Amino acid sequence: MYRTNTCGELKLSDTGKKVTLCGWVQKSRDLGGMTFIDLRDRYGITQLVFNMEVNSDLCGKARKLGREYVVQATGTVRERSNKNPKMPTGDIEIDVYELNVLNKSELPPFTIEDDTDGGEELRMKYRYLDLRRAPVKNNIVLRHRVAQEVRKYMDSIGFIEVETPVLIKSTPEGARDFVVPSRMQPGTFYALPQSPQTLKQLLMVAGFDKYFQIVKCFRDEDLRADRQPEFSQIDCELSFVERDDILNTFEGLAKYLFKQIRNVSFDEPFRRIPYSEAMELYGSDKPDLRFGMQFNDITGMVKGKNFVVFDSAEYVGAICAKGCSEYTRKQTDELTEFVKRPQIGAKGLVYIKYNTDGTLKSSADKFYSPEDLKAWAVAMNAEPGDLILVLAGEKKKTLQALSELRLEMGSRLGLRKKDVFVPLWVVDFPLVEWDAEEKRFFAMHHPFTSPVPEDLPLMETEPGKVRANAYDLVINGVEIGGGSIRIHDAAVQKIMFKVLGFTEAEAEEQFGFLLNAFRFGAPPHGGIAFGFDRWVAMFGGQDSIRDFIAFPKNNSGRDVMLDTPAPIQAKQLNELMIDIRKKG
RNA sequence: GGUGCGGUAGUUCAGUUGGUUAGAAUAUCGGCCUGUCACGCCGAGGGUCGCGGGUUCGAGUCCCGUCCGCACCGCCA
Repeated sequence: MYRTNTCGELKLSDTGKKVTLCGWVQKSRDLGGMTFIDLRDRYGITQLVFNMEVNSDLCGKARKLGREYVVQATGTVRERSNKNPKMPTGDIEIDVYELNVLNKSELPPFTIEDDTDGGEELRMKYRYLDLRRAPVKNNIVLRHRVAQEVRKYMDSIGFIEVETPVLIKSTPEGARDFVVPSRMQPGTFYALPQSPQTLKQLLMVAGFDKYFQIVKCFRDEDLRADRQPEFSQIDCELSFVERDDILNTFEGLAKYLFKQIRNVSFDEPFRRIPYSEAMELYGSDKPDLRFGMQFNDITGMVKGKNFVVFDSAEYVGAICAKGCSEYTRKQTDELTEFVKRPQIGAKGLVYIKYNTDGTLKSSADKFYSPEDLKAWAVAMNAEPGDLILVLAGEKKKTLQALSELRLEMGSRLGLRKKDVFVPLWVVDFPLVEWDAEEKRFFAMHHPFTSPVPEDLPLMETEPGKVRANAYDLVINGVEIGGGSIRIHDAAVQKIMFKVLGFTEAEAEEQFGFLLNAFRFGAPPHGGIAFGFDRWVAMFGGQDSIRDFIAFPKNNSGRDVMLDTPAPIQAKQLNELMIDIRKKG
């Protein structure tokens, strides 16, 4: 037997016990006459003590241990004379009488401590060392816990987990596919699923009326802090349900997880707001509702005073930053620079200081009288002491820029607290979006999303105005999940394909397997999928999902530890009948 | 595809207007130290300044190219 206990469990009540521990040498402190070793494993850290007077050979051996050596130590649990209240095992130590080096270690390239000195790139290259650190290790443990709670809850309400294949078929809609060449049919390819969307719909046709799966999905698109090429979803589908059945079911899951993982309760049902309202009031389909600061459309009030910027604008919108009227020139300049960054792209920023003495001062005083400004302020319920920020321009872009400004002000004012969670459902998304470049409609969600029933007649006349029976779960400005009621009616599906510009032959070629299945009694059905990595990262209080994945890819989609993607052998290419073309 | 920031000791970083032998902290190694837990004290070793080219009497520093990393935009049904 290698060990009797872990390095995280021994307490004062264990005093006197003979124990054997295994772990890694975190740190040694050699005081001459005695040496202390911090021994670390998954469960914690326990201090080992060696005394020169008691056993000089053993103590000499302990002195020579290097960082990250793997050792086995046997000794007696003893109460410390100097306790360390900062560590869970700080009341005790092990008086060691036997020490085995199980394996040596080279010097690690960075310190294996909570606050490591290692940069991101180095940590990724030696991820197995990084994972020894408590903060990263705890994230992976948290991920495990969330997965277990999801399975427990879903099972308790009658869902079954079904695995779907990873080698499937490429479809041109949506994200770029990762593809896998076939050896047995040279020149043909599997695709890795962007999501098991069509397969879970086939499971509904098969009669598995409550399905879920924690499943890997793959998208060959550029990465972000919250986006990896392979990621995990909690994928769900139900039969014989309407939208509200699904929203209620998964509100239940969300509340259960928040309670179990963070001990957070939500007394009220989650807010539901239509997409159009989210856009008008927050300029985003995933608004952060931890704070208000809604948009005010003042387009109608500002025209006709010879201020060209406003007169020529399709939309003029304003937000009210509470208590910011004392902002200095430097601060307002910073905000102007912020909105003028290329990523945001506003031309400029107009601000109005509603001073505490009731006077108003704006950066457009040349064109507007104090009465004009007062009228705007009143219209948007501003109060003395507030700062009003105005952006103008083309509507879609201005809403987006104002949304970024709103988030920036929320951050500056400390309104985006990490331990506050405000979930909401965004509903009634547009069914399709016009793509100006390709001059055709694209499904905003996917081609199997059904329209809301009353908009069905609009599909053939004004597809752009049709609302989808789709919904997103948004928490603190993060899209945690989304789904829809699917089309199960062949006639409606046919119209949808027509709107998207698919000929019948194209639809048949790409989705024939699904359309076939729908001829054999498809039940009404719908579902939802949650970004598992994002949700876990949110529970862990971080924005980046990278440290909640054991072995993530870097910004360029590379695994720097495995050093992949990498070339393959000529023999392999030959078997696949693939020739690599020179670049350029 | 684009924008911004970065690449200097094992690591994290500083490096002035282009000017003597490129520094600090930490880690490592050696010595001392019996209650440390960021142990302490003394000492030592450690550099392809990402790579290539250019300007210059002289380049870590300026210019051009290139590679890599991070954040973001596009993209991500």
